[in-house]
Amino acid sequence: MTDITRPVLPPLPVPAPQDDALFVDSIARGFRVLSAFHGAAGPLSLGEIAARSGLGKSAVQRIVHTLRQQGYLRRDPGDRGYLPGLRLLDHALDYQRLNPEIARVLPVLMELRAATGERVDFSLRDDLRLVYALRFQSKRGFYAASLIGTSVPLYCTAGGRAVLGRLPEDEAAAIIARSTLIPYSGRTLTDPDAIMARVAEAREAGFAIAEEQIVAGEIALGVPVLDETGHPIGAIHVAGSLAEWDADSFARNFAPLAMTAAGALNRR
Amino acid sequence: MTDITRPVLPPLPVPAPQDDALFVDSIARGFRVLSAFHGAAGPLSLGEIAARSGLGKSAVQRIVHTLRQQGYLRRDPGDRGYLPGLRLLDHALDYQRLNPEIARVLPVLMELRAATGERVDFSLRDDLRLVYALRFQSKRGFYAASLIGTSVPLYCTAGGRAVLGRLPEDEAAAIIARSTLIPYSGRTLTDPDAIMARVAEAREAGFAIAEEQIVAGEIALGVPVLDETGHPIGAIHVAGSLAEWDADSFARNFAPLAMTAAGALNRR
DNA sequence: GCAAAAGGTATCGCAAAGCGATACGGTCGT
DNA sequence: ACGACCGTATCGCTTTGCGATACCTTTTGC
Repeated sequence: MTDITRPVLPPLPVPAPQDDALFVDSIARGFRVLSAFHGAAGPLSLGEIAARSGLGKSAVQRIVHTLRQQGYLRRDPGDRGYLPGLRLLDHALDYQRLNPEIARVLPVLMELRAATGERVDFSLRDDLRLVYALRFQSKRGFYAASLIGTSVPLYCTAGGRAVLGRLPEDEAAAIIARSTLIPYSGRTLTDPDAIMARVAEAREAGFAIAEEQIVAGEIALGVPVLDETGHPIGAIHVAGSLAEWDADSFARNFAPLAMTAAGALNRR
Repeated sequence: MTDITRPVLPPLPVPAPQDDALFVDSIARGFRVLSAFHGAAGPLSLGEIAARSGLGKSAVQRIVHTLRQQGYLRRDPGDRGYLPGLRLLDHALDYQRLNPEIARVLPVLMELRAATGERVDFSLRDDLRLVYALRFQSKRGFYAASLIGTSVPLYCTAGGRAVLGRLPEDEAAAIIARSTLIPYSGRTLTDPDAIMARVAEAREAGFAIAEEQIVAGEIALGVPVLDETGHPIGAIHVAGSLAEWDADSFARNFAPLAMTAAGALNRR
């Protein structure tokens, strides 16, 4: 049995909120400190935070002090270093509550969950990646992968390819070119042309299928979600297990449902 | 049908991350701006943010600028004011990933979910409130109330009373005294003595039951989760509908399961 | 349709706020 | 027992970010 307490995802090199170090607001520094935890595997000490954030030790010291007394950072119970604090969840909640896209998608996604019986989720595009904003587990949701905020690259996910398919071809190619193409699983496509071929398929079909592009044994179907102007803002996923489905039957069963769901969102 | 896109919870006056305005770090100011959204019902303009955060317009202007280019804030698509940004989810994920308590509770909670078939969740204590850190919907999870980061008061929730029961009596009384006792539903207890009586019951039984203390039609069972020293750090909830259960049968069915689950966590 | 109000953006100089450097005590690991 | 590292504290210098102010655009009210 695998350790479900740790994210099942491979060591996704978290697409770091890179700051164009141009603007050196002190507020940005605060978030630099918090962002130091993005790649982290455990608690970080002051020194580690300083190293990861590129800030001086004194600066980190003061910033950590503030963040701690505000509840955005806390000491590890075992007294080894620091950890992100509970208050961060308050802001995540505000994001979900107030986001109009999420409000629009939520009911549709719940219906889709009921209709498919599989795991469904909604993710929003952020440059080269998709960030999961809403997730509904299936009954047999083994995964700790129901965590909000997880992000995956556009180039090797069903939703990502669905999104790319709704962008001008040169733009899609540019995105793939800017992405670091990592073979997460043995079957991950890393050849730009091969990826673009899949994107083209997705554009025509209106949905994309990805088989174990990131996690072994997983199959996912993605459809794009558009804004009023027709630009893709994110994607809806239906995810299942290859132990139960093959690509054809998965698509036959769920593509119509998923596309109907997305369609309800996209017109208007 | 109710509008499930809006939180089903009553207008919970969000226990605001109050800052003792002593430390006036500029980093704290950044979070003051983000915290302005806690009570908000929609997008906020610069002026509104300034008013809610108690900062000057110029300060807000600059801070918003920074937050926006970092992705922690964005403009409303309809071009009305500002909204929390996607990057906030990255930090929420770090919190969940790295938190040792959550890692400890997760597998147990998933088992409990399977065993009960009802909605289960784990919440952590933050002063006067419990913040939901993990949630697993039931099949008939109508609610958008599966959102992480939602918080509820200690005094009127099953988990809260379970937590209070593991604190010294004077401490529990002090917490209730400091809480603003609001009758969210018609049946919410607001008399301190009555609440303390429930807390005492919870202490003896090892679990607490709360019937529609916040949301009408909901019944919840809470058991405390302790750290190594025996102090309560949070609670596990099992939540169901009064349409299907009465308090007695709910307790008979789920108290043993929930207490076993918590027990597995609490020893050691 | 016009006046008034509010929203967003920009500039600029002064004061305060935060960083760098440095030093100290405690704890871990070898 | 020693050295490395971690967290804490102090203290000037300088940088940074705030307040005041002004301008333009959009919305509100009549």
